[in-house]
Amino acid sequence: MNKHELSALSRRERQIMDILFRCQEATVAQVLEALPDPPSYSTVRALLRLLDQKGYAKFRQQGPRYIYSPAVSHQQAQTSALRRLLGTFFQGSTEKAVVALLDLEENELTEAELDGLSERIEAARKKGR
Amino acid sequence: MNKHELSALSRRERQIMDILFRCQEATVAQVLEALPDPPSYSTVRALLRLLDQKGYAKFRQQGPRYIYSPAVSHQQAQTSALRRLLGTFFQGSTEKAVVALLDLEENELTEAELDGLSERIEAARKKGR
DNA sequence: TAAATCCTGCTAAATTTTTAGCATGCTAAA
DNA sequence: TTTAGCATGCTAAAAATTTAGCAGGATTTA
Repeated sequence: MNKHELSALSRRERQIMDILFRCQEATVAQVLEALPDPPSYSTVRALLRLLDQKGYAKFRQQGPRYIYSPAVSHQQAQTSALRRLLGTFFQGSTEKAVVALLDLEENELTEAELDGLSERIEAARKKGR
Repeated sequence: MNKHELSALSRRERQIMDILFRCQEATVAQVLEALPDPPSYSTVRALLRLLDQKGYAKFRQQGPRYIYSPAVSHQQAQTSALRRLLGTFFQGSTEKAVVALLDLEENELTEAELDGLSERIEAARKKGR
C-alpha cells in the first residue's frame, strides 16, 4: 500500500535515489560524480527533475544551484529496504541477517558497539517473554 | 570488479532476480505469479531468456518445462546486497544496521536465536582484541 | 559593463526495455 | 491416432527510459 514503491523505479532512477539516500543531499554535480557509467550532466538534471515530479526527490535552491534530497523519509525507506532484504535473502529471518552482517569481513566493531548490541539483545530477550 | 553488477539490471530484470533469489528455483508460472504488476506469460519467458543470456540466471529442464534459478552465487549476491544496504542507509556501520534489524517490529526472535546472537557477539569481541 | 561561466528548463531523438503474438514441438487425454 | 493443452523460440511493435543539445537567465570575473 506504499505509495512510493522504490522497487518500481527505473535503473537510473534507483541509482540516483541510492546516492541521495547515501549523501542525504547532493548537487547535480555530486550525483553525476557518484553515478556508475556516468552520463552527461544534462541527463542527470533531467532524471532529478523527473524524480522530483514523481515525488521521490525534492530540492531547495542554494545560491545559483539546486540541492536535491530524498522526499521519502529515510526511516521509511530504510525499513522497507531491510524488509526486502530479509525476504529476498534470509527467508525473513532477522537472526540469519544479523549473523551475516556480523560475518562481513570488513566490519570492525568497537568494544562500545559490541556492548550496545549485547544490551539490545538482552532487551529483546526481556520483551520476548 | 564484479562482473555481474546487479544494480545495472533493468526494473523487470531486478524484480525477477529478486524472485529467483527468494525462491531459489522457479518456473515461469511461479515467477509470473510473484511479479508485481504481472505482465503476460510470454513476457516473463522473454525476460528469463534474457537473464539467462546475460548470465544472471540459468535453467534446467524438468519434463516439459524449464526451472530457472540464479546463476550468481546466493552467498555472493547476499554479501553484495548487504554491503550496498550498509553504504546506502547506515553510513557503513554494521552496528547501526543490526540495531535497525532488531528494532523491526515484526521480528520474533526465539530464545535460541538470541542465544546464538549473543555468542556471535562474544566471538567478535574476542576476535577484536 | 561586458564577457565568460555556470546553472536551469525544455524538447526531441536515440536507445533500451517491455510486451504480445505467431510458429512449432512435446505430452497427455479422448 | 487425433486433438487439445502447454511449453518454448523467435520476432517485431509498443512503451518507457535515457540521453544530448539548444535557449535563457543569473552570477561571477575581468
